[in-house]
Amino acid sequence: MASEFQKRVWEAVSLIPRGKVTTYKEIARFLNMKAYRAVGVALAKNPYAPKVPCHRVVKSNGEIGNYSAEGGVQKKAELLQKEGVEVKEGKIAYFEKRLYKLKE
DNA sequence: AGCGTGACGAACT
DNA sequence: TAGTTCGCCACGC
Repeated sequence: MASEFQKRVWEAVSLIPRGKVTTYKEIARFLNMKAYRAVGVALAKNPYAPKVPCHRVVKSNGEIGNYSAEGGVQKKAELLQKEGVEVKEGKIAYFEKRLYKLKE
């Protein structure tokens, strides 16, 4: 059974529109926490891999980060590009432009 | 109750 | 500018 914290993380991720991305820190901030590390762990244990657009969650420096679902980071980059997000060398092109700011 | 881990972040060198 | 170190919170053992 997933904890409430995990659920909230997945819910926040589900709010990310197609063609946009967000960061682990933004999610943590959205939840009013600084547990960006825990957010990563939450997604890592995410049983709803294809159900939640976890591939839209990237690092604050613009790098894609990681992906535990099938295909790993390679698949993640592919999915992002398919949604219109340019991925160059494992990093998001025009990262700030693609960044989706979560709002309370 | 304590220790180590992890899809991270910011500071420091 | 790039590489390294420390800090961070939730979770499992």
